[in-house]
Amino acid sequence: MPHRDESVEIIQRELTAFARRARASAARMHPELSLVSYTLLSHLEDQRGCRATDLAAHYLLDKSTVSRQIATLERLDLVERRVDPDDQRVQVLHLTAAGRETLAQVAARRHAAFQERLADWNEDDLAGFAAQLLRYNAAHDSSGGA
Amino acid sequence: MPHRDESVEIIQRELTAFARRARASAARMHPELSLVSYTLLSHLEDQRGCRATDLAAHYLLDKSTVSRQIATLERLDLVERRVDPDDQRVQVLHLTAAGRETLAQVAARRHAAFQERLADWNEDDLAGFAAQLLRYNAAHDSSGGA
DNA sequence: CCATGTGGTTGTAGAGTACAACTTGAAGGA
DNA sequence: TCCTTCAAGTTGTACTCTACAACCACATGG
Repeated sequence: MPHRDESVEIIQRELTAFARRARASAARMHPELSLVSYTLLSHLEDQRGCRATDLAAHYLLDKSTVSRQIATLERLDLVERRVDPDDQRVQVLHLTAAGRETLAQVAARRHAAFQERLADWNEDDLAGFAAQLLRYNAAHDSSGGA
Repeated sequence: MPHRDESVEIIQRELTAFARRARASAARMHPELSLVSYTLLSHLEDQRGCRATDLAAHYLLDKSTVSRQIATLERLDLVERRVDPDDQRVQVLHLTAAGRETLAQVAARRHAAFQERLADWNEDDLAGFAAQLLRYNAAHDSSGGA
């Protein structure tokens, strides 16, 4: 059984290796929806709509970046804006029907890709891995960082 | 205990969440060395020198991208090129002393950050997590993809 | 000695991102 | 009421990362 330091070293290296490839692989697999666009659309679906500022805060992005991303998604008819009647400054963002559909297609392909890569894992291993990732990311959400 | 599909869904979502933040966080933590530069330097250290083509193949990058990255690292005096006497086309890349030092500093800070985020994990959990990440990435290395 | 292949660089273009300056609307106090 | 201050979002600008294509230099095998 390896020592703490070795394990931390491996976790660091392997998570980094994954991160390094994720963007490029996502671009190759789904040229029509970048990793960022995909995550923004997912967030909109999960939250059933939210503000650009919320997206920026959640994903540690500059508001100008989000503004341009949303503009692109709107041009593609995947997202629509609805001005908040209670605060004219606010635009609540929602998926369009086309946005929901595109997201579902890409999500399905991504899911299939992960299924394939995890095909030879048994149910317990999968559950354990999922739990550890949740735990790791939960710490991040509260403290920020790597 | 969750079902296969749920676990795969969670793994997909959490790994994506990590990837989404990795680059930005790395840039914030180590403005002097981007995630890509860091991984290239690490590889050079592990391999005790290699060719630009090898880096491109390993990291799924275009050779022009690697060429420019290396040019930058050379300008910063972190990397040096040595023409292979057996093949004048080949430049074997090596870390300089400064490169080794910079890499060590950034690696130490990254390691400390990971240590902190994993501080409340016990040794067995760490070892388990490390093993699962290794297994996951090993599948990737052979099949490519996400 | 030429044809073909490999290692690497350069030109060009596009995505993603940040920072700063600005516009518009909201909220609160003198 | 009016003015100040703050929050949401957009736009101008610049820089990095990246890919693709065209190219150069060297190597290798007929």
